[in-house]
Amino acid sequence: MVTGRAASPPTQANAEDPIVFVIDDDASVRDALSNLFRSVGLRTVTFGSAHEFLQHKPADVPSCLILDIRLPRLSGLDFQAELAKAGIHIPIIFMTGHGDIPMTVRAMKAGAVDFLTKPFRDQDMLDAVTTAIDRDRSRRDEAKVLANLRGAFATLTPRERQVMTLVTAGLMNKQVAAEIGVAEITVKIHRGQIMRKMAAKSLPDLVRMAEILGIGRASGGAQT
Amino acid sequence: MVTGRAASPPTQANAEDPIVFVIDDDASVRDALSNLFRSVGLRTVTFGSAHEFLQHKPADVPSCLILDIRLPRLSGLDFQAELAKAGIHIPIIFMTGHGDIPMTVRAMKAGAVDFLTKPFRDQDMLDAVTTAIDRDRSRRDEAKVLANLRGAFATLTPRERQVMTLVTAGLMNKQVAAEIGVAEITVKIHRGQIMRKMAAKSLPDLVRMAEILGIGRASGGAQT
DNA sequence: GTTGCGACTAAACCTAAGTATGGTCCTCCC
DNA sequence: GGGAGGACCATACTTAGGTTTAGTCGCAAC
Repeated sequence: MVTGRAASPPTQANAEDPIVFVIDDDASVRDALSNLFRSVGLRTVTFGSAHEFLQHKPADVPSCLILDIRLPRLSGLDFQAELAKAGIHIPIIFMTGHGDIPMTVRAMKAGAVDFLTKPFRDQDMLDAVTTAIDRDRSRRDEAKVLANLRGAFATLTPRERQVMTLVTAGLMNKQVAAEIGVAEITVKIHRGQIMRKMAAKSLPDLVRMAEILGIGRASGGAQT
Repeated sequence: MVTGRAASPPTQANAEDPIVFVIDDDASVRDALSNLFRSVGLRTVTFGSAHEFLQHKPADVPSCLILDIRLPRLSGLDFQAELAKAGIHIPIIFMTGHGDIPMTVRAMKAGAVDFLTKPFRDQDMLDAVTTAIDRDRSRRDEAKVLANLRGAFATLTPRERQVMTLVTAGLMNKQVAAEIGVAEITVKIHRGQIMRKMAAKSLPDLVRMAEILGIGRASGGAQT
């Protein structure tokens, strides 16, 4: 994508490049990881505590978080739960010097990408980061599509939403009309408006949008 | 759900009831788990080795597998990998007396439901089993729907499949006709045949089927 | 009070979808 | 060589989908 990249100085960060965040109270660990990631060209930002991380404005690029289980105030696991509750879904890689199996299980159940015991091989960490970044990239792509669809859906009037639900459920215009008690022509006009507002190029297109938006669940469809 | 259950003798198994499989080389562990599960009304079948389990014909009901990490010949983790490779997707709950974190991570990454360290509380095991059975039930339901759809799709002729792909992608009959080089009327006839064979009640219905079948990926749709 | 908008509708019109009926051509298989 | 089935097409017809134009009604904001 970026041409003439070889000429760029290594410190010049591209706004599209992924970022690795590291939280550890041990400065030597932070530096070691920072060097490791920079050596493979990854932007890295380190923090001494979970609190500092939260102060930092969330980056709008694929990223992941390296977390020590044992953090200054909050445990890494509790911090993971906090982030989830706050709707922050950054992939997490745990490190630990003295973790146990229940901790590991809890972290993995909560969606952690990996759980590395110190000392770990650099390559294991790099592999985990690659997986985590890929996962975040996919998640962000999906979130973006969903946000756009929700934005379009929000421009629909209540009636249009209702019509969209029934139309994508497979009802004919006349059936929709009977269902909501209006004339068929009215449904047609709503329907045209829906297609324009949702920027749907065809009915199948609209149906797929409805699926992504989770519209019309709890009514018969493609089951057997 | 089941009425008049109290009158049934505990040994009378309903063919729809879930089953818990236990593999452990220690007979006392097998008995203890068997008693635990039976005490809550769960059908339980135990095995002394992975080999014995494989001899047993797979049950066609929601089930899960309790596995000791340390098995006679094969390790529990390797057995998990074997099952996955063989396409057997039964949810697994691991038990261990002397496991470590890398084992735990590997098991969880491979989809294990839980990883319990001995001694564990009965309630933890029961909770894990409940989760596992629920997971298997969902998976089986989805697999059943998918199998039915695939079965219907298999009855389509190559031409019909092609038309279905293009129609569910949102092309009009005349566009499909131009695309494959036939008359519009021919497309209409194929289309009618498709609706009958797939038992689709409407175009949105067919579109959802196509989605589940993964048809027509790699062409523009509901993106922004 | 009038402007804007959502919801509704009619009439007229056009295109798309779907269903017979009837038929050709080809290929594979018994 | 006769039958089955897939693919194809024409004619004729019906129903469904969709747009344009034009207009009513009610309500909330300015």
